[in-house]
Parts: sequence; C-alpha cells; structure tokens
Amino acid sequence: MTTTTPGPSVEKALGILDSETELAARLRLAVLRLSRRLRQQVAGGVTSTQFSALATVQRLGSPTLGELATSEQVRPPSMTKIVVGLEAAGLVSRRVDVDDRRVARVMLTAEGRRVLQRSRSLRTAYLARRLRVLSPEERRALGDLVRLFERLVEEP
Amino acid sequence: MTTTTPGPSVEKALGILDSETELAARLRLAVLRLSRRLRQQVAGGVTSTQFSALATVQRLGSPTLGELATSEQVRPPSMTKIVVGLEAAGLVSRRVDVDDRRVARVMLTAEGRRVLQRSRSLRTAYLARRLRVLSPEERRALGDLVRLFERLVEEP
DNA sequence: CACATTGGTTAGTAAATCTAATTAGAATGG
DNA sequence: CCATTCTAATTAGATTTACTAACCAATGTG
Repeated sequence: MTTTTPGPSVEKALGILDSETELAARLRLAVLRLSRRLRQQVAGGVTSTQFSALATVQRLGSPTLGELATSEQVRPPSMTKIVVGLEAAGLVSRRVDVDDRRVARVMLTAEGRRVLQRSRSLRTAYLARRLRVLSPEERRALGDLVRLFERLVEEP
Repeated sequence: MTTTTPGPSVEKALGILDSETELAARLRLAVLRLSRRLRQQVAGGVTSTQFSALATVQRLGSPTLGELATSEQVRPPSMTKIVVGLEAAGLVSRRVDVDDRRVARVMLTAEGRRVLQRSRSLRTAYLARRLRVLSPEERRALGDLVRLFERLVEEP
C-alpha cells in the first residue's frame, strides 16, 4: 500500500493494480462514471430508472412492490413512486394480492411489454456500439464481469 | 433472441450471455444497480460525487474545471457546483490560470488530501470486503477487466 | 476594432432518492 | 375475540444530483 504518501504520486502507477483496495477503488469510480453516462440516455419515453424497474418486473413475473424494491436496490417508498409513474403511463398494473391484501403485485401491461421492447434496443445501443470494438475474447471476459457484478449486488 | 415472447421467460437463461445486445443490456442493469448500492455508502464527510471528483483531481494533478468535468462524465455547470462545494469544505482550491485567465485550475488542499485518504478506505471497504471472497485468480482476472472497463467508460 | 470562440458561472428545473410518519391488513396470545 | 404487535405499502417532505439555456468574460482573429 503506497497510499500514505501525500501528493499526486499516489495514482501515478495507473497500469498497476497493486492491492485489493486499489482494485476496489478503481472499480468503484469506473462503475459510478459509467452509470452517469448511462443515466443520461433518455430513450423510448421512459427514464433509466423506469426502464430498469420495467425490465425487472418482466424478469420476476409479477413481483410484490417490496421484492421489486429489493431487487432494484431502492427503498420501498422510492419504488412506490416509480411504480406510480409507470402505472400512470399505462406500462404496469398494480393488483392487490388475494391471499394477503397488504401486498401489491406489479405486472406488465401489453403496452409495457411493447415499450420495454422498443426501449431496450434504443437504450442498449450506446453500450452495444462500444462493445462491438472488443474482441470476442474480451467480450466473453466482460460477460464474466457482469455475472460478478450481479453476484456482488445480490448477495449482501 | 427470444424477446418476442411475452412473459417472464425472456431472461430465464440467466447464465448465458448469448448476444452482444444481451450482454449490453445486462451490463447496463448491473452497473446501475451496483452504482446505487455504492452511492448509499456515505463516509468520511464527503458524498460519492465529491469523493469521485476529489480522486480525479488527485489523479490529474491540477486540472481545469473543464478537464475535470469531462473526466467525471458531467457537464461543466455540474462540475462548477461540485467544486464550489469542495472549496467551501476547504478540500480544494481554485486558481485562475496565469496564461489564460478564463480557465480555473483546481487543486487539492492538504486537508483535501487527508480527507481523500481517509474516505478512500471507508468508501471502498464495502467493495473490498466483497472482493476478498474471490480467489486470487479471479482477482487477477478482475484487474484486467477493470482496465477494460475503464477503457469502455473513457473512450467516448 | 468588431466578431466569433472558448471556459466558466448563474438560474431554474427535473429526476431520483432518502427518512419519518401514517394507514391498513394480518397474526397472535391471552 | 379483541388488543397488541408486526408487516407492506404509501404519503409527505427534504435532499442530492444532474441537466439545459442564458450569460459573462477573456482570447484570438480577419
């Protein structure tokens, strides 16, 4: 760990990931920056947050609001707001669970499926374009990284 | 691509990244969720955004505000605000460039270096802890991936 | 010197979150 | 079988993060 030296020398050796902490720090910064870039893409009439929630609803089938919040790494009140927006736009419907009338189940409408579909390609275009310059090998490696990310987020 | 089928079957084959688009889509979602998680860690008296900017100032030496904005993937006005905050907290200083009096150069104060240092370990702890469960081999692979990832983020 | 260009700031707004408090239903233990 | 406690979701209100449009000030140029 060379991080006790003050001054701009700390990150001089940019090519070398000399410790776990260094690795984590750089991964952290890169993820935050990429997410900023990705967030700015407003495509297909839904925001990034809405799109993400929509995709997760599709993946989970008809999750409860709480499940959805957990999966998306936000608090329940935030998810309520997101779902209200999506419902107002006619992209999901909320239905009270028959067995437990406290829980609200969320499901895609036909329109929601269409929008998700359309938006997916638009939204993914930026990244897909970038990925195209990678070698097949690099892409495969990146696939592993994605799986790792997914594990990191889910496992807490 | 099986995405024409409605319903929860679309992402069933979670282990397989069967196309560029699929890879891009999952990378996208994973990055957004991980960044949410990372943002929630508020440590060392600076926000995620401030920390990230601070780290970049250190990496670049004494960048102009514009260089900083580009590097951080935000617009100049946003960076102005971030820097104002950091300056108010005494972590950076702004100095008008002697050669071109339009440009503002940003540099770390001694206090800024200390805070960055302290905050780095706190902030990175979550990720570092998770990375510790990886095998040395996986970590080495991750190192390469981080570099690949950084390229992806930087190359506009 | 007038004009275009460039770097940065100001003003105003939108989106995405959070925490705290509230409401409504479910479960449980006398 | 009701009082209490727990849980799921929502409402209210505040904060953070970022944008665009408009502007100012310094530079460079025909």
